[in-house]
Amino acid sequence: MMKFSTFNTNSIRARLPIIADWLYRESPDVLCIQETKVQDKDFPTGPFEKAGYQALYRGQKSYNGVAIISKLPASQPQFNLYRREEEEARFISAWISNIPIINVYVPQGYEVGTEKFEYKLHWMRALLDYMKRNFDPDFPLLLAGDFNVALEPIDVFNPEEFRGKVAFHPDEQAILWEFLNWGLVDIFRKHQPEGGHYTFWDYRIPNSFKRNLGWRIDYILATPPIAEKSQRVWIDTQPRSWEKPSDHTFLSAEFQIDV
DNA sequence: ATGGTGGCACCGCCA
Repeated sequence: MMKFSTFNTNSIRARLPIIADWLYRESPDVLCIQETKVQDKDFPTGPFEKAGYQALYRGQKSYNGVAIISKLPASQPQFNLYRREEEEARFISAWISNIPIINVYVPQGYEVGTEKFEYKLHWMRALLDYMKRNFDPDFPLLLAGDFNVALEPIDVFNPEEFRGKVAFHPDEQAILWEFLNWGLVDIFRKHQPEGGHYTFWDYRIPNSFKRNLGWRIDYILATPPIAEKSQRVWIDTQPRSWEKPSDHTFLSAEFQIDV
């Protein structure tokens, strides 16, 4: 069995106790992390090594930053989607147990009609092109991370309010659908047809987690050879009992795969 | 109710 998880940590250093405790409790084979907000020279490798994991990471000061935490050796790491993007630290990939793992932090997009929103669409299209150029959906592959897009009305607490706004705009959703049309399977949706299950609750909305005013914007996507082996998927809300939870939570899936 | 969250780096930016 392979257990695979993703988590937008919103500062890996601020969340280290939560992540370490969660790792010991859940013991996933692979954990993809976004928004580490730390330069490579300051990445806290110690706690992960102590827990029996190796860490691949690429970060910068204050913003973005991604990491792949793995029990098994990871090979052929890549840190950029395309040349001009390499300083952004939004992309990291590696081969683990003969499966390519791609972990992304899609730009948030700020507001529809702005440069940042156009950049988000551009980045998503570049990722889609990258996937199509480098991989074949007939072969095993996992693509996970914070996509900053809710795909359907059931993926956001108030679709009427947010329709056409950032993270729930048809242009973003159309690109995300193209990943699925290419062959990737949304593993959470495969196991849970019901709405109201979220991975992100905005800090700026008072008591958003308690009131379940959330969004499903974090995904585990897999090609059919992997997706057909998924046994279960779950959103872990446990870390929210801690002092300072992230605004996202852990999303995990279990696959009937020997590692 | 003219405020209200959170992280980081710096006195504002990003989510």
